[in-house]
Amino acid sequence: MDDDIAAGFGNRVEAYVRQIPRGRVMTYGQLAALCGSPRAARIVGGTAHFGDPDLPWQRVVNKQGGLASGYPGGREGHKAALEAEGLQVSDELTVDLGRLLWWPAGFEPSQTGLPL
DNA sequence: CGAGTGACCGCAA
DNA sequence: ATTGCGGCCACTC
Repeated sequence: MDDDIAAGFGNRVEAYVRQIPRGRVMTYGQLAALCGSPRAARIVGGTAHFGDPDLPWQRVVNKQGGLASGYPGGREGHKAALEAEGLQVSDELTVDLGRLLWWPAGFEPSQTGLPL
């Protein structure tokens, strides 16, 4: 289910990632905070690697808007995947969070302290 | 069952 | 502004 998330941490992360619309991105810390542990951003990455590969992990980026390093194909592969979704990636392998960052309903960026 | 690692983030010096 | 360290959950050895 989408709202009915009653499982482990990684399972909640997958649920949020699965709800990320195309052309939008979310940060690890954000997903971690939504899951109940703003300091457990590492688990988001770990879950991504051991989670369901069918999920759009390519839409998940770090707080800097930069791409991940362990992505299949490297940052360049991640960049290509984002561009393939219609996302705009800079030459520094970064995306404009203030424009492409997406948030689930009932949540505001102020709670995560984003540089908006 | 115990210890270590991991696609990170936040704070302190 | 930059560098270094701790912390959290899940998975693997």
